Amino acid sequence: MILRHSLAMASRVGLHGLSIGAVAKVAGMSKSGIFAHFDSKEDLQLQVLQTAVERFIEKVVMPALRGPRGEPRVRALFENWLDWFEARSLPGGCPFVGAAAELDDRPGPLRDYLVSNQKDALAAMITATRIAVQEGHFRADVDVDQFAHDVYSTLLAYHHFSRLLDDPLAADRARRAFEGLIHNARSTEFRVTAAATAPAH
Amino acid sequence: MILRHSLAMASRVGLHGLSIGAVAKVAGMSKSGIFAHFDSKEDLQLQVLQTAVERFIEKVVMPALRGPRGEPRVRALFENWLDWFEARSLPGGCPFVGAAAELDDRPGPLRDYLVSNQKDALAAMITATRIAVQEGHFRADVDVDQFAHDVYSTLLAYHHFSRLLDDPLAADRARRAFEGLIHNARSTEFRVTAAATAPAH
DNA sequence: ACCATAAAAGAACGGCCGTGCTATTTTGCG
DNA sequence: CGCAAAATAGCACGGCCGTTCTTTTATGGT
Repeated sequence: MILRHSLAMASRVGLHGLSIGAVAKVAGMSKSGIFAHFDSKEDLQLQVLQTAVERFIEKVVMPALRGPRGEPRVRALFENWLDWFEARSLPGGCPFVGAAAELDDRPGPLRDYLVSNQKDALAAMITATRIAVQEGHFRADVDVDQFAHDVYSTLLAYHHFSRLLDDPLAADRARRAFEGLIHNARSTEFRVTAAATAPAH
Repeated sequence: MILRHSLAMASRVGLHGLSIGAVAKVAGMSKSGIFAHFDSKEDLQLQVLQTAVERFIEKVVMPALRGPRGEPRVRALFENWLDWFEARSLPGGCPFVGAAAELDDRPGPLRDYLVSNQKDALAAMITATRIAVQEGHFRADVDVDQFAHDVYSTLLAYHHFSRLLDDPLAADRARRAFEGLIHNARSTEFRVTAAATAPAH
């Protein structure tokens, strides 16, 4: 329960904006009652990050792995990720995006954990992409690392355009960019015919 | 001088992490000496943002506008923007990226100013893209808004991969993604021949 | 019902925060 | 120089911070 409240708060004010007193208030407990469950504030922050990772795996990765392999799984990862950004339990946006900006120049266990988690998430996208190549959904010469990079880039942009700029077209833009990437990765005959007719989507 | 130090600090610890005492320390002044120049901390934060905008225009936008129109200007904007992310005066990364994560759910003048600045920056990219279409460098049916969105997305990803993940390939990845976008936007004959031979870049 | 154990609360600490206030120092103009 | 004005410093205030300590309350097994 404490971690649930803390995660929601961290999503709004960031990991460094988390304060034990504020967590105590929303949890309906005393400051000491909260603190007794953690060795330090950094420990609380780390457990909050771990909680976020568990939820990300549960909401984004696992459902995609339960679906069909190949391009559908790549699509599922993308769509689940978009939904993740909108989760009502994360009113302040993706905690990883927030933490990335806070931690990218502060070495320590928090940053180390976040980096390893981000690499795992990217690895999941890369693996799904590689499978799509093996299944023949994507061309054999697709650079799977680059593809995952480009998809991730689109996700980051969606978070930015949707949350900061309140752009109502953010989802459309993200999906159009994604469809463009999928299009370029598809097998050659698809690519040429599409190139001769209309832009992606 | 105060704003110079404050901007460098904000780049590291964020706008909310800025503290007048810490600024005073690095500026070699007293807390009151600093505070006397600002109405409030929020005023300081706003002036820091304004300073960052001035610098961004000076380092990224103006040099690109002084160069040739069309695709070269789009390229210049992109490259200058990449360089901006590495500026030694911004040791903690782009202040706008950091501020975006902090402010995306905190209404107020700070957020308003950041949003308007981000829209201006995007508008600059859109305008440069539109000119590239007019000059015949890009196809006439290129969606300039989408193109600018995709370029911005690549820039955000570069910031993320380079600063958080320390990926030595971040610059390569960003440029490959950018070249892919340019490639897709080029006139039709280029597009088809390239599609028949090899992937972008 | 008892009691060991765990959970929560309460109070206190030094520290830094933003912000006013009053003094002191520095600056630039005549 | 002399002097007004601006810049900086010093100090104090209430407030929240993370953390430690002690005390109270709740829990669960026999």
